[in-house]
Amino acid sequence: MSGLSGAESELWISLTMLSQLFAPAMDQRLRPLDLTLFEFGTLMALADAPRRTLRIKVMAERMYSSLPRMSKVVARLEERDLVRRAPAVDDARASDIELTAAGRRKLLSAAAVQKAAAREMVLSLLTAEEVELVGPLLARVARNLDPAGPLGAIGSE
Amino acid sequence: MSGLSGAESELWISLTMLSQLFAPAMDQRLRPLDLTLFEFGTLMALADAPRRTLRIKVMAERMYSSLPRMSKVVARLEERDLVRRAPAVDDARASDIELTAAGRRKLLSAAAVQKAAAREMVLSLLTAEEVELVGPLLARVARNLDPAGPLGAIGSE
DNA sequence: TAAGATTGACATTTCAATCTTT
DNA sequence: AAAGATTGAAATGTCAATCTTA
Repeated sequence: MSGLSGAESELWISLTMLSQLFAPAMDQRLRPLDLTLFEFGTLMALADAPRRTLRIKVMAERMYSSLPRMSKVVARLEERDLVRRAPAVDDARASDIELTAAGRRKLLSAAAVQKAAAREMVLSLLTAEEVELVGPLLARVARNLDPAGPLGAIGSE
Repeated sequence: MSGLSGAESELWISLTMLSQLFAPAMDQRLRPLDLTLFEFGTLMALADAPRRTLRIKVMAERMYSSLPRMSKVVARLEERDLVRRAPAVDDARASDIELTAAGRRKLLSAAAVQKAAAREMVLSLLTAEEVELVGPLLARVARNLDPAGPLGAIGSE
């Protein structure tokens, strides 16, 4: 690439490849569960929430997704009884999304798939030292790409 | 996450974030050029090819894409005169896709955008040493996810 | 008028045919 | 029959309204 050193372009190209390959690879592994990586992440966000309940807007932020997209994903998940919609008590405009029991069961299976995938796709390729090294560096890059990360952490505007 | 160490889950989560954030971030930067990251990669693949010409199937492999997807992307690029289709000389089933002069000009602008993006999104966050460190490690992971990588490199079957 | 959320129109991706040539 | 490529139907994502409540 023009103007980038060998290691620089190697890093950039790897990130580009990862951006194309990672999600499809996970989608494929989750396919037997009839779940996409995005849906899985959505269910996880709910599971981590206080009463396993979250506002759509918050879910969208956690998943770096648009509101319309999250709204439609939630609609599909609700049809499959993995989540449940309920009108919010304090704000009649908002609805609270809650993870159902079926959703929790689905999440359990998916978490097992994810754990195996993490080993096979990534962790088995690196030594413990390399993981310690690359983890924080990649986290720094990811935070920088997070719309709420580098600016949102500061707060204003 | 269950069963992963701190650095392990940090790495995994970062990869998940990257898989959601990287392409959209690049798409946004390329938007003034009316080009997606995928289209940009497609044009680059052609530019790197011997006579700036490639078979659709090869283009699909280079971009880790399905054949139907690449076929439709090429159709759109052709409408915009960025590439040109020509029947292959040796095989009447295949058509050769060639980068046009307009495509080369577009690619030049896009390359400048990419270079700036690489700095701002990634490289400016890391020291030269860190880049030397993380580049090869990430390349290893990316190759492992490449359908043609870990198996294709061996060759047979 | 703003905010939370949904809906509709349109573009893109995927998967399963389909068509032509080998 | 198999390979290169395209096409059509169905699913999903995006963007611009729209609707209701604050």
